Amino acid sequence: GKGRVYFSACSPFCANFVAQQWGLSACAHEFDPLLPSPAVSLHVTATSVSPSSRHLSLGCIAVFLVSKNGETETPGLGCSHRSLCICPRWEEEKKEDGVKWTQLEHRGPYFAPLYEPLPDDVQFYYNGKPLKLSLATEEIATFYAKMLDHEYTTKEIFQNNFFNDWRKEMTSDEQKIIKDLDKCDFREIHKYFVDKSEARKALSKEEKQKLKEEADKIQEEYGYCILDGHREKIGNFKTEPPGLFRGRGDHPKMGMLKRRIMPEDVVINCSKDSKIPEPPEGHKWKEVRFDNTVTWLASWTENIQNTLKYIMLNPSSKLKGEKDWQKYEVARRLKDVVHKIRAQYQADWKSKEMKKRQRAVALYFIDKLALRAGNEKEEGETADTVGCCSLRVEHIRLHPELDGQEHVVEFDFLGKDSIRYYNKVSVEKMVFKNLQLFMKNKDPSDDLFDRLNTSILNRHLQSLMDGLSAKVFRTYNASITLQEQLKALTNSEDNVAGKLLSYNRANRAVAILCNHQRSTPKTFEKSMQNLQAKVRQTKLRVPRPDLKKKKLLKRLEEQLDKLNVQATDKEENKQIALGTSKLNYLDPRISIAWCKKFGVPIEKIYNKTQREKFAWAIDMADEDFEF
DNA sequence: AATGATACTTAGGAGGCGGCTC
DNA sequence: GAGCCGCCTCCTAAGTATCATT
Repeated sequence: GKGRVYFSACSPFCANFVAQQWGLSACAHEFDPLLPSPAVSLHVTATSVSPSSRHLSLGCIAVFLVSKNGETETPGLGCSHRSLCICPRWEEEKKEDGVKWTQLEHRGPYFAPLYEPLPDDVQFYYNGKPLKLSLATEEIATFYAKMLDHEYTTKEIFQNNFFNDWRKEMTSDEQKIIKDLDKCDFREIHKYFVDKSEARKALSKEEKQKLKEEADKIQEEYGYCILDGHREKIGNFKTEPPGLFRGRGDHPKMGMLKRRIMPEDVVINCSKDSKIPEPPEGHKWKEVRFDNTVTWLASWTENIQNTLKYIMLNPSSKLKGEKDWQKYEVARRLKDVVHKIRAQYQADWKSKEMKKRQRAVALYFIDKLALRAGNEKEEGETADTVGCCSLRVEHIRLHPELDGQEHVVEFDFLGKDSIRYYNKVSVEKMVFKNLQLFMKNKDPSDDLFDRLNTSILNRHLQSLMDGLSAKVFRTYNASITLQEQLKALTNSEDNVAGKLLSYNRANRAVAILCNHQRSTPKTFEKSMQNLQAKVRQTKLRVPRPDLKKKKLLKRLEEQLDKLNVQATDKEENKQIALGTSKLNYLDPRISIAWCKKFGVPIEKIYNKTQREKFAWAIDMADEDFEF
């Protein structure tokens, strides 16, 4: 019969279009395009819409039906099927090369809250005596005070950098007094912040709810933009708050002051005819530009490394999704030529040119060991880390024979984020000989590949295949490994838990290849023991077979099985981080095809955020997908 | 070929939150 | 109902890659 349907669309344009498509009259209101469009009420016949129909799922809408008592069911919002969106206004006409959008409108970044001075009874002490600090000096003191129980503050470099920068911001009177960090006592300030965070945790449910609503409001208002007619989520819409720089590893700049970002530092990028974001009152933007060849909405230069930071879209956005898809398509093209490339670099191991030999050995490492390219870095500006092209002689050891294997190369170096790469690999004789040659008459601190850098390597790769660069090998090898491992490990007879263990193991093989490590979780030992205790308890409850309690027996056995699987998975995963490869290296279509083939719900392997990011793949892949 | 600037992807850790157990 | 635990989200640092300039 006739009924009433409410729906929300990502934008007014989409809402009106959907209404038109159905030949329905929509009662819409004036919209603010940056806010979610209010529910649109439509008068329809029940047969023309059903929340499960394909027609609806193709649109960039979500529907919720109104039941008889007026309550809504299955509420939803958003462009969940962006790749198939039917909104016509921006219907994906081909854009010129390098053009990323036609329309971009947003509110600009949300600025970090201003500094709130300490209450009068919370004091800083110098040399045992209370000392009232100027506002700017006090703010920086709180940055240090907050970190007091962190290991960082015990490091000399951290302390020196902090103290240097702090003194620069002091008044001249303060500079005369505060000359020695050891005489500074931040403990009272530290306690103030600890108490404050405790108080926050102890808030009532209602108070917490209120805080959440306030945060949600900010998210609604600043967290979205309109890109080519669609309301899209922004990734990082807040400016980074001021604080002390925390680099990873042995960073020479740790402890330096990261200054507050002001509107005057910010460049806004949007479309000319859009509503230009308003700077906060009394301020102005550094610049407003209309550059549709880039995807960022705002940018500023940070003061530690003097590099640019950007505000960009969330991975769920169409723009990012298509880029991600493209990345995997490039990796799939590598699949077609990788055999040829391998044959060539093996031949190049014997080249007369030193340069070629180095290139060929480096490429072999990148391919076989999934090493990163290894750009040059400015010395003394960052932690001393390396990738393939920047390896030094001191990072490898050659063993003609080791543990029964021939031609073993022992790698030991710090890679990205100062994560240690340690591996012993048996290599081809020619590789081994070449390495000996490259190391001849060199100091430990000399470059292993002194005739090679990433730009030479990438130029070569580009000539072998359009779009090929060093990182594509990581993507390719990660994805192909997942596909192979899934094939080898999955048993269609297994229950879902068993299949998931196989999936995790396949994922783990990739994470190990890519050296994605994590520090063992602090609670690992304890929670492992808990799990094992649970296993023992369950075992005790299994009845003797002769008691004929078949049902109970079966249930307990299943439970036990599940627990054992869980324990195995946990142990194997102790120091491995699966997330990074899952999010960045594994073609999601492989996983989705696997789910479909073996009847595993996609939610079991991808959480909500991941499903949003991989919406393009979920739409696209069927069970026959081959990487 | 070296250098510098820019834009974009990849990365692990901290902390919050929600669900489960006792 | 409290406390614990594990997952998820946020955060922002640290890479890669490419292009323009010298």
